[in-house]
Amino acid sequence: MAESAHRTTARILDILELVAEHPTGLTLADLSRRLDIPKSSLHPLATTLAVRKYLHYNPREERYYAGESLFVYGNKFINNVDILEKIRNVLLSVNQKINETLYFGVLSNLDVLYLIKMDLFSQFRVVSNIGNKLPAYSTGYGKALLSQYSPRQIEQFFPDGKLKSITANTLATVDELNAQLAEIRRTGFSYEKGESTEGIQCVATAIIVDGSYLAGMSIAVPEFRYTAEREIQFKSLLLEAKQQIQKIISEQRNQWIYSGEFV
Amino acid sequence: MAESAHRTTARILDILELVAEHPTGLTLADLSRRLDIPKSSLHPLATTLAVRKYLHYNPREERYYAGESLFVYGNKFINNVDILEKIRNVLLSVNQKINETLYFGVLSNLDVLYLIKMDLFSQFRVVSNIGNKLPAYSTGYGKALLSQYSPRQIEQFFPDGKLKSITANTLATVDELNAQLAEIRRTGFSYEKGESTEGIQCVATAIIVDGSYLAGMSIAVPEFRYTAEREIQFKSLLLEAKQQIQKIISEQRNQWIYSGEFV
DNA sequence: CTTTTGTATTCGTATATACGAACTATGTTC
DNA sequence: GAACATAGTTCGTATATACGAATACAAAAG
Repeated sequence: MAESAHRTTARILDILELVAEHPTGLTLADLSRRLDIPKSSLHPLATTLAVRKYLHYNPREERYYAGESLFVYGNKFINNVDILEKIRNVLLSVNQKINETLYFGVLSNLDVLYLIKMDLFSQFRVVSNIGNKLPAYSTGYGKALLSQYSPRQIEQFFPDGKLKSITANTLATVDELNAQLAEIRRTGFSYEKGESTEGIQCVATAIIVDGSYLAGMSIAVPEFRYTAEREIQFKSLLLEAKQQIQKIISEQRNQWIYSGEFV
Repeated sequence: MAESAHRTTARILDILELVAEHPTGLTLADLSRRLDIPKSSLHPLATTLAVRKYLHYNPREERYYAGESLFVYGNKFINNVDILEKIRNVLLSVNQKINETLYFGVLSNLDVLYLIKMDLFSQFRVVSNIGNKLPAYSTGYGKALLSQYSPRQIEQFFPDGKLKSITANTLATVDELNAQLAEIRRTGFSYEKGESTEGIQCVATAIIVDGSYLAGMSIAVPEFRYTAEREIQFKSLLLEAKQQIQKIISEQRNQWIYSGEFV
């Protein structure tokens, strides 16, 4: 299927993504240079994107900024998936028992994508990381999801055998990763010790329906609050929530739009 | 400037928006019919959008769904605007004093667009309406923002003099709206009594910097918890927050990407 | 088993779009 | 104030793209 992509479509997406990554804005000439597209070609695309509010053009400083539409339609997506609402409720009940941060998300190629975050109720979410991506191998539930693949497949995903480090604790080699994945396959639980965020430990597990690894969830706790006894409680709550979520998804299997597989 | 929009760009955005509105998915033929574009023209666009994860194609049921990318880049947008983070902190301090729902948003043509919602801390956000739009005249801070326009301009915005109703309490005519706007201009405060959501009352105000109406905020309370005494407290907190936010925005005026004006 | 109706996909040519060059406008440098 | 950068904009033609018709394939109906 290795499609020869439609050039204009690819260009439009390139524009949107580039602008989304640059909060300080970009001029038309900036876009032209960075995307290697003639200004005259970019011009009608950019003006149309601005009319539709996917971009915001400030005429005074001659800069394009990310527009509201991407945000508007992106949130429609996440709010419409009503299965996610049910999953939020499951997470909520866990959250109320332990009052620690919960994450729920899926694999997106070799990254994890956070779909739901549920914070401590003592402190409000100020900076959210919903919609963020991180390398799967650096996170608790990412590793749980990677455990569906054989050691050989994992090796193929990382041809040079090395893993880019996020913190000082990130696993460094495919061999270390495969060792952990074997253990995860055996127990069903995955652990993260400050591998994506310094000072945060996680217990995590994958959501598996009919043998397909569809999603993952984790409990994230600051090191100093992470004890052996609490870990036992966390795992028991995770297991319970996992079964509930698996039931929810299997009842509305067709509504689960994520393949959950590496494409 | 009434640009003759770039057809292909408009088509791509039409596809994205249509699919975002249809959680149950659409076939290529559905898209073709609804957008009045030949299937053969749509095909390369849709496959490219799918490769880039803006669409998700389920080959078994031959349907396109909203993909994750819109969500991913939409959230990048909202998280990158660091001025919003500071505003969230101001709202948070208000929220902690009264424990009621707060909204913050901007005008988007004649709608309000919710950028921030802060819930009661006793109950978790399960269904969010961040990213949603509502007619400005039906909401508290929407009316506060509309008050920047003269009665004549308001009349021009609604040429037939009638306002589409959202609930039984929505203002019905431009004359009623203009009467309220005059009062809002005088006092700086705006009220909503179940006009967008049955049973919810709001007090609201506009954020105004150098004479420009940039954004709005509101406190939303269930009717039975809305008393005259609390209203006094709400207005005092709104005023304080308003001044703080105006200060924040005026200090980073160039970072405020919204014109705040009807375009 | 044949027909109908639904889907996606392919292909050659008509057509909309892209692009280089030239241009305008504004601000900066010397 | 002349010279130089910076930006956005316009235009005619070369070229990539769009589209109708035809194809393929699957499922449902007769």
